[in-house]
Amino acid sequence: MYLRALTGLAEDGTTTCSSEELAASAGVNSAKLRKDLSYLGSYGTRGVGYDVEYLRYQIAREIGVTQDWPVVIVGIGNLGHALANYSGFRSRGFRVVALLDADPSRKDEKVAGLDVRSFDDLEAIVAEHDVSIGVIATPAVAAQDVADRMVATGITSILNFAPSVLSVPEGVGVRKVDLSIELQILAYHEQRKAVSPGSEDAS
Amino acid sequence: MYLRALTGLAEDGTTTCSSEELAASAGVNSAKLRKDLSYLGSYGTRGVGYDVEYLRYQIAREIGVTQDWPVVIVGIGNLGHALANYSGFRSRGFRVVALLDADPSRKDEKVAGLDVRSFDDLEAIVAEHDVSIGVIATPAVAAQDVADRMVATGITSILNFAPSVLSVPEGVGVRKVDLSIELQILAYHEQRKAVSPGSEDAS
DNA sequence: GGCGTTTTGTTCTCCCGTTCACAAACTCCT
DNA sequence: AGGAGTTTGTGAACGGGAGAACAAAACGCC
Repeated sequence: MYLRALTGLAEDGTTTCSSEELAASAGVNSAKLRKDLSYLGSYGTRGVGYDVEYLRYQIAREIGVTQDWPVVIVGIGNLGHALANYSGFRSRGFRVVALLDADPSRKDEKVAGLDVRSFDDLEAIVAEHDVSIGVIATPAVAAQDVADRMVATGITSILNFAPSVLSVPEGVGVRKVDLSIELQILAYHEQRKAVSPGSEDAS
Repeated sequence: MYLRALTGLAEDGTTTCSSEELAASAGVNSAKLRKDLSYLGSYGTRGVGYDVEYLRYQIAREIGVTQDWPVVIVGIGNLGHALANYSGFRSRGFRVVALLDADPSRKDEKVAGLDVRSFDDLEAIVAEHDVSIGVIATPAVAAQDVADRMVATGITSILNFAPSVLSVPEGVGVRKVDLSIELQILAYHEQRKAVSPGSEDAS
């Protein structure tokens, strides 16, 4: 998030910023920001602030977005389709190298300039492009099978959009994004606001 | 998540479950699950466990998914398109009542059985359907403007997919989903695994 | 009815992230 | 050169979530 805020500041022509400004851009407390940055090193100057470009590079280097990460997406339904076309991935160092779907009827489709290929091609694609990150955008019932297969081919990081809990071996990273859970959380607070107005919570 | 796990258990024909089983289904620790459920009340029976259907109803009632929530989606790009078609919303008590886009050239399109309408229709639609939840799927630069306009029309909960920090008045709930941040987090751990193997972290 | 077994509800403790507060360090102005 | 004003980096306090552990309660068996 800091990296993104810094990029925004750089585009506005800002060359230097204080922790207060950067924290406001990123939507966090300035003390937290300073402490977070202190884990990377002392890249600021007391009395002055941070050099936007310098700090931007240091964070980018630390989190590893200086290199290009090949990614495979499995499950080309509505969501997979959107992810394949999502320009934010490309611009942040991720390259979608293949789209896979178990449904053979989708094999003729071409999405975002890529052919939709059979899920059976996973091994070959991972080997060819040295893929370590996989995205699961399948229905919930298929997610665990896909994850198992991914792990078997050597993928060690999984981004799961399916609403199911994945079990993977130690050493494999999983992050889950659950779209309807997010809406449910909002609806919950909405309901509470309606029941007892005045005790709202900004989170 | 517990609600989803319970629904899964109910579909499998399970009528009763222990905190251990339910926790495994939801992917959490059983002590945490029991503590979470205790905030809602004492819906379990010691020595027996929880009645799946009864607990499912209690949670659903508490979080407010027993009612139907009308939702508007603004920004019908790839992501908005996918969200409009996403079946998970409908099945969890959310009804997409309108799709809005500022680009007039999209007005002819029909997505997921709904016409894409002008962003200017926001006020009328919110008033007509009593909408309190809005979804922002626009580019980052437009997100704040859309949020301001939403708040002005009376929307009090926003789900933001744009990679930007929204500032909203007190009392308005915002949740943010940032797809590329998730990938970046995975890539970061991936990079660390490559640098110092053996100190991997399961989170 | 009483005892052993099972499982919940809850307390206690630990740990980690967040925030406050302040010393150190740097700049600018006189 | 020196002091006033800023701003970073960090030690200390705070708060809250998560797990371990245990008492209370329900069931079943004898």
